[in-house]
Amino acid sequence: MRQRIAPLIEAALNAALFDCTLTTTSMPDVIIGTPANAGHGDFSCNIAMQLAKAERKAPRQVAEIIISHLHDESGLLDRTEIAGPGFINFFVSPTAWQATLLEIETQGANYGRTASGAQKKVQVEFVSANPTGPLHIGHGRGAAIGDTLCRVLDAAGWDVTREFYYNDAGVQIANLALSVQLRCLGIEPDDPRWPEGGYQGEYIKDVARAYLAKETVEASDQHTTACGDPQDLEDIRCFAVAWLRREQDLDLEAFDVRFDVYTLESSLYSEGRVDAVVRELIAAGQAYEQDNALWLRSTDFGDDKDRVMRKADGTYTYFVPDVAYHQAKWERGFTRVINEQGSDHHSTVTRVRAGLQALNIGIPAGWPEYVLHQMVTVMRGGEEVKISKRAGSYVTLRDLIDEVGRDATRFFFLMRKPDAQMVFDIDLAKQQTNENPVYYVQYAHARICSIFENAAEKGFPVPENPSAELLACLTTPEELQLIKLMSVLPTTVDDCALHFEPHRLTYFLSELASCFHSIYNKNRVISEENPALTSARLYLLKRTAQTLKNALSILGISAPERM
RNA sequence: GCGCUCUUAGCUCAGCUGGAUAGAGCAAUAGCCUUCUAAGCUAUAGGCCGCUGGUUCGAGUCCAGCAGGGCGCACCA
Repeated sequence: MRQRIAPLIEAALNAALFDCTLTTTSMPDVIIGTPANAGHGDFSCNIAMQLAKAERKAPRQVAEIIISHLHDESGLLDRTEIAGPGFINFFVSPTAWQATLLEIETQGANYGRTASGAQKKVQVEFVSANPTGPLHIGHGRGAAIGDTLCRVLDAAGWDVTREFYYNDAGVQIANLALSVQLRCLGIEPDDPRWPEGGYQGEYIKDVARAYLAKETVEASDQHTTACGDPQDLEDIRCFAVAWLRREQDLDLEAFDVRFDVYTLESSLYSEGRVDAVVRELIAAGQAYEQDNALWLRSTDFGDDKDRVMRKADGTYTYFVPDVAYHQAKWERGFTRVINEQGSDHHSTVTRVRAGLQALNIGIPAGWPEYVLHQMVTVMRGGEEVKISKRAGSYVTLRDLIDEVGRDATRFFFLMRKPDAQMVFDIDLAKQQTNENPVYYVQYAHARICSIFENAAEKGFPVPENPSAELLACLTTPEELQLIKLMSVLPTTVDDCALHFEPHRLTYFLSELASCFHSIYNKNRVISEENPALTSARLYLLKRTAQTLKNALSILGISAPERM
C-alpha cells in the first residue's frame, strides 16, 4: 500500500513544478511514514517540511500546494489532511484495504515473498563450528540467525546457497586427537600426563570408546571407519572429526537447519589452495620475510598491524586458509557472500578482507559482508553458566531443544537483533514455556483453524474470491487494523533481508497475533443471524491464518492447527 | 591503552535507517470463561531514552566528548 502512495505525491510534485507553483531544483526523495497515532491517518509524508526552506514558504503552505495537485484517480484515498508542523496525512479508504485481502488469497503460500533479490546468487556461511565438541547455546544463536537469514533472503527473491565451513585442521584439532588418544589409553584429565589444552568433556570418552570398537561414522559427505589402534594419531584425528561432525549434523537437523555445501579446511590444504594463495600474495608484492616468518602487508588495507601468514615452524596462521577459502567462494561466482558468526571473531573481518584485497583480483573492498551476533550469557539456577569447551561445562544446543522445544528456542533467539547481547535463562525458558511469545503466535493460528472447523460443522464455508459487497462488511477499526498489519508482510521481509535482522518478523507476528486475539475476544465470528458478516469474517481470518503461517514458515517455525 | 559493539519502564527487549503524545512482553494491581481453544482479552500503574554538548524546522535515532557493560587486540581458531 505504501508503494502506491509515493507515486501520487511524486506526480503532484511534478505537476506543481510544471505550473511553477513550486520552484525547487533539488527535489528530496519522497518518504512515506506510518504515523504512530492512528488519528493521523494510515500514512504521512514530510516532504512539505523538507521543501519549506528552499521554497521560502511556510511548510503548511507548501503542503497546501502539493495537495491541490494531487489526483487520486483510482480512489485509493478517503481524504488527506495537513497536520502538525506540515505533515500531509493520508487516509486510505476501507474499500482499498479490503481489496488487499484478495491479493493475499491470490498469492496464497507465496504471500510475503518479494522479487527484490531478482534471483541473484548469494552465499551464506553460518555456524561453522570447530568439530571439537557438540554445538553449544552460542552456536544455537548463530544457527537460528543464519538459517533464518537464508530463509528471509530466499523469501526476498535471492538464490541462496547455505554453507558450513569446518575448521578440521590446526592446533585445536591436534588437541582433540590427542585428548581422544589419551582416553583410549585410559588416561584421565587429572593425570599428570594430561596436557593443558586437552578437551575434558565426557563426549571425548564416547569418541574413544567408539574408536576402540572400530565403529563406522557417516557424517554429511564423509564415511569413516576407525582402525582402533590407539597409537595411530592420524586415524584418531579423522575418526574424532567425523564423529563430532555427525553429532553436530544431528543437532542441526533437530533444529531444522540444513546446508547445501560443506567445506573442510583440510581440503584447502590438500587441494593446494593454501599454498597457492600464499604464492599469489607473494607475487602481488604484498608479503615479506621477517624474523623467520612470512608477513602480509595488511596495514595497506586498513588493518592496524601487519599479520604473520607463515610461522617460523612452517605452518600457516589461521587466517591464511580463510583467505584461500574466500578466494574460492569468489571464484565460484558469488558476488555476494554473507558470513554469520560470533562477534568474538570480529577481528577476522579486517584480515580476511585485507588478504582478498591484496590478491588484487577485482574483489570489492566490502566483500564479504558480515553479520556478527553478540554473546549469549547462560543463566541456570540464578547463576551464570561459564562456557568452557575444554572443561566440558556448557549447555548444548541439543539440551536446549529437548528442554525448551525447537520452535520456542528458535523464536527466542530470533526475538533479539543480532548485535545485542542476550541473556538465556534456562529455568525461565522452561518455566515460562506457556508464556513464551511463540505460543502466543501459534495459538492465534490454532484458534483460527478451530473456528474454521466449527464453521464447517454449522454449514459456513470460507468463501473464495468474494465480492466487494461482501468485503464491505469488514468495517470495524479492529478488522481494518488486522488487514493493515497483514499488508506489511512483504516490506517486513524486505527490511529483514536488507538489514540482516530477522527479529523484525517476530515483532510482526506478535502484533498480528495480538490484533487477532483482541478481535476474537470482542466479536463472535460465527453468527447464525448474520451470514454475510460471518462469511466476510471467515474470509478475513483465512487470510490471517495464511499470513501467520507464511511468516512463521520464514522463521522456520511450525504453524500448528491444534494446540 | 587501541578497535568493534551495546546502554530505552523493576526485568527482557522493540522503536520501521531524523518526525507528531517513546512502545511490547514478563513481573505488579483490578476485572472477564453456561457462547467459535482463558497458551486468551480489558483496564490501571510504571520513563531526565547512560551523561554533556553539537548539527536543524524537529534527535531515543546523526556527530563529538565522557561514564559504564561485553567482545576482540597471539606466530590460538
